[in-house]
Amino acid sequence: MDEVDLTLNEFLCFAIYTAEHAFTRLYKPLLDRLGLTYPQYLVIVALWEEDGASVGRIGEKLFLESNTVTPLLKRLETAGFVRRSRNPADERQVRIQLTDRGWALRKEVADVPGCVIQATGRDLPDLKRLRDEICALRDAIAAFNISTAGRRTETAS
Amino acid sequence: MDEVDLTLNEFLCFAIYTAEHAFTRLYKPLLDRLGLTYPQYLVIVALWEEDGASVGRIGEKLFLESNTVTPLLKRLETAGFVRRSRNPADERQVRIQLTDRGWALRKEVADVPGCVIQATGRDLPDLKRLRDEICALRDAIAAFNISTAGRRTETAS
DNA sequence: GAAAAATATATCGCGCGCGATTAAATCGCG
DNA sequence: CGCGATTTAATCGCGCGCGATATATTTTTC
Repeated sequence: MDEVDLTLNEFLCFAIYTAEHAFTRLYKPLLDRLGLTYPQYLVIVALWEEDGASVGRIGEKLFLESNTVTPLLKRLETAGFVRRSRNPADERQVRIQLTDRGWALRKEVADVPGCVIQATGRDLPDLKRLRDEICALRDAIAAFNISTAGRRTETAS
Repeated sequence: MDEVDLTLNEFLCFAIYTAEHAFTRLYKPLLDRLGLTYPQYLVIVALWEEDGASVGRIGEKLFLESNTVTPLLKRLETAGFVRRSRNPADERQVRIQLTDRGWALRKEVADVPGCVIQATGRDLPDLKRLRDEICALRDAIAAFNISTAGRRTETAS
C-alpha cells in the first residue's frame, strides 16, 4: 500500500538512464579520435581480456545478444581492428581475433580511463564501491528478469 | 602514474551501461501491455508532472535533444497519448498535451514502480540513497562535459 | 546412422540517441 | 522599421539494442 511517487527524479532507473547517456557523451570525444564508438570500445576491451573469443562469448561478457554483436563486429572488422573466422573445431562458432591494429589501440587509449575518472571528481575506492553496488543491483534485476520470464502475462494485478 | 586496470568489470561506466540495459529489460514486459517503450514512458511521466510542456522542455527534463524527442513525440501522438500544437504566444514552440488516454495511463502503470522496486530486492531508503549518488555522479560528468567542450582537440597527451 | 533437438550465428525491422544541418519564428540593436 | 543574430523544432543518416526469425552445424535419441 505504500504510495510510490510517480515523479521522474524519484526513479533510480531514470538516474541510471541519464547517467548512461552522460558517460557516452563523455567518451565520445575521447574515442572519436580512434574511430571507435563506446560499445565498440567495450568489445575491444573484452578482446584484450580474451582474444579469440566467440561471438557468443563476447555477448555474454557484454550482456548482449548476437543480433547486436554480429553487426558491431562486422564494423570492427571493416575498420581493421578484428578478424572473424569460423572455429574449425565447431563450425557454428565464429572466433574473433584482434589484429595488430586492434592491439595497438591499447596504447592509444591509455589516458582514457584516467580522463574518465577525473571527470567523476571522485577517488578510486569510492568509484569501486559505487561500481560494486551498481553491479549488485544489475545482477538482482537480471535474476528477477529470468525468474519471472515465464509468467509475463499474469504480471497485471 | 597510477596504473588503471583495463578490464571490463573494473569500469564504473560499464556497470552503468549494463544496469541500464537490465532496467530496460525489466520494464519491457510491464510497458508492452500499455504499448509504451521505456523512453516513451519517461516522457509520459514528465508530462504528468508538467502537462503542456514544450518539446525543448521535455528534452531538458530527460537530458535529450529535439532530434530524439521530436520523433518520439510523433509516435506518442500517433498512438493517441498526446496532442502536439504550436504555442500561439511563440510559434517556434510546440506544446505537448496529454490526451485523456495519456492521463488514463496513470492508473494503468500504478503497479509498475512497486514491481521495479521489488525486482531490486532493496528497501526505499537504500534505493533513494543510490539514486542520489548516481545523480550526483551524472551531474559531475555533465558539468565536466560542458567545461571541456571547447578544447576537445587537445585532450590527447 | 537418420531424424529430432539443441546450439551458434546471422538477418530484418523498428525505436532510440545523436551529430550535422535546415527552416521558421522571435529578438535585439541601430 | 529593418536586418542580422538567436532560439526552437524538425530532418537526415548512422550505430546500437532487441524481438522475431532463419540458417547452418552439432548433439542427442532411438
